[in-house]
Amino acid sequence: MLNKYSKEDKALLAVDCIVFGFDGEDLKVLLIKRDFEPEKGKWSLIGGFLKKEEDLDKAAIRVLDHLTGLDNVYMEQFYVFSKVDRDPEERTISVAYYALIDIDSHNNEGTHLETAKWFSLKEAPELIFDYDQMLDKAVASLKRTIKINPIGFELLPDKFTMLQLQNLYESVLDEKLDKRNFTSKINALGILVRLNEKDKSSSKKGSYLYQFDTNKYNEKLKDGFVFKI
Amino acid sequence: MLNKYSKEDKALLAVDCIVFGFDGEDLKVLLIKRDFEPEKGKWSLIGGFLKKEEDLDKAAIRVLDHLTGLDNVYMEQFYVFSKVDRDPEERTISVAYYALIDIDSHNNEGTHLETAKWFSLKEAPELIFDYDQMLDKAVASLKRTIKINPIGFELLPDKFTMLQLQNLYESVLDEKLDKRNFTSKINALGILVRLNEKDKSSSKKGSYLYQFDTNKYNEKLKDGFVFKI
DNA sequence: TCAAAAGTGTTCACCGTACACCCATGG
DNA sequence: CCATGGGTGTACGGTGAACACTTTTGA
Repeated sequence: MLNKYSKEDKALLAVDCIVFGFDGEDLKVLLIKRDFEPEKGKWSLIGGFLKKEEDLDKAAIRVLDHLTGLDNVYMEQFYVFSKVDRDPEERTISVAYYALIDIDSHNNEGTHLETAKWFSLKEAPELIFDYDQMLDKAVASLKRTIKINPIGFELLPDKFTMLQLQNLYESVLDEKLDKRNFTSKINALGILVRLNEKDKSSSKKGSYLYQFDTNKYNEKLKDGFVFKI
Repeated sequence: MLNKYSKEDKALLAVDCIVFGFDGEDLKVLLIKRDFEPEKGKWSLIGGFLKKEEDLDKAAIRVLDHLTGLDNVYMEQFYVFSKVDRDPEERTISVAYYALIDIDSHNNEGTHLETAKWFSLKEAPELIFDYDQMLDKAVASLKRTIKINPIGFELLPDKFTMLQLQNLYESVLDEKLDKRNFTSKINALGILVRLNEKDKSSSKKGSYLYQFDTNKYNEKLKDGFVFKI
């Protein structure tokens, strides 16, 4: 097809997803053994190519679903990687997304998870292409964002304990936090509801379960509320 | 050329630059009358296509230089726009950058500036494609970033007065700030040097000129310093 | 009854904010 | 000498950080 732009160079567009997960203890990343050339058999991020009839957000969702069976996941674009030779096969520009999921709640899905595996951030293997760099950048981006947006709740089950929430923040930020200060800070935000339900799995006393209250949060946003941890 | 990826769809990649400028008074954006089809003659952002042999950062620099003559400019990628029909002519994915420049210092360059024009943000005309949306998103991104990174200095001449700096922040954030608080906050950062030079252009007493001290700033960064206004 | 985790308050230092007067100078 | 913009300090409330003991209950 000839048109006004016909003399311009075209390129392949990839979407690559850094899938972060949390199991109540550690922050992990989902990697996959690549099953096609080049670099077949090596550890890789979850990636695929943009198709004609979809935008990037849709492509990211499709690719993740296709490679892992994961569905209904929070995803956000965070950077574009475009070094000329980043993919040795052909010029490919990659739009990187990170995804956040609660590992335990998604255990049942993930029918394709034989090829994918969760790695603790510190134990992740070396990745192909510029994926190590992408991973670093995604972690940095997550650290920054989780302090000013309530995206952390995407990494937790619907109901969670204060300790789980604190563990999550400690994992992402990679620092210890004080329990009392953390609790009161979170409570002061006024965007969680404490249920009349306890999780007794980890203590005799049991710990209260909390839920993120989307409505309250949106109400507060309208009044100029700024989420900040 | 056939290769492993040969069945994948390709797309055009555009870079579009939102060029912000400051003249000591107002925050402005540089727009251009488009001189090619489609939409020839209408107001547009500064944009062009990515070439085979360059990465996106280089393309952004080239496009800006080519269309405006502006050189040596701070630029940062901030979002990718990929709606399927965002360019009616052909599927085009646009990586958007914003650029920051001090209008007065660059007055001499800009040999091509007959077709480009500075608009105050509030008086900018309607733009083609999804460029209005891009502009909005760039402004939001700038507001967020200028509070936590010293990018504001890119919009000022090498030497500037405290009042110019304050005007800049007021323009970007679109709110009034208190002179005494602003000055002491800035001074407390310890990343400016006050010169033994005064700018007498706007008063009899004259006001001190300041310079951003990159070395001091980098030193402080190493010690975990966080820029915050 | 005791071990193990949950829940809860106070103090203090620092920071952000509100607020108004004197200074220097050219005309 | 005076009009104009430049420069400066203080008081107060609020927020973030450090810090430890009591409660619950299943085993």
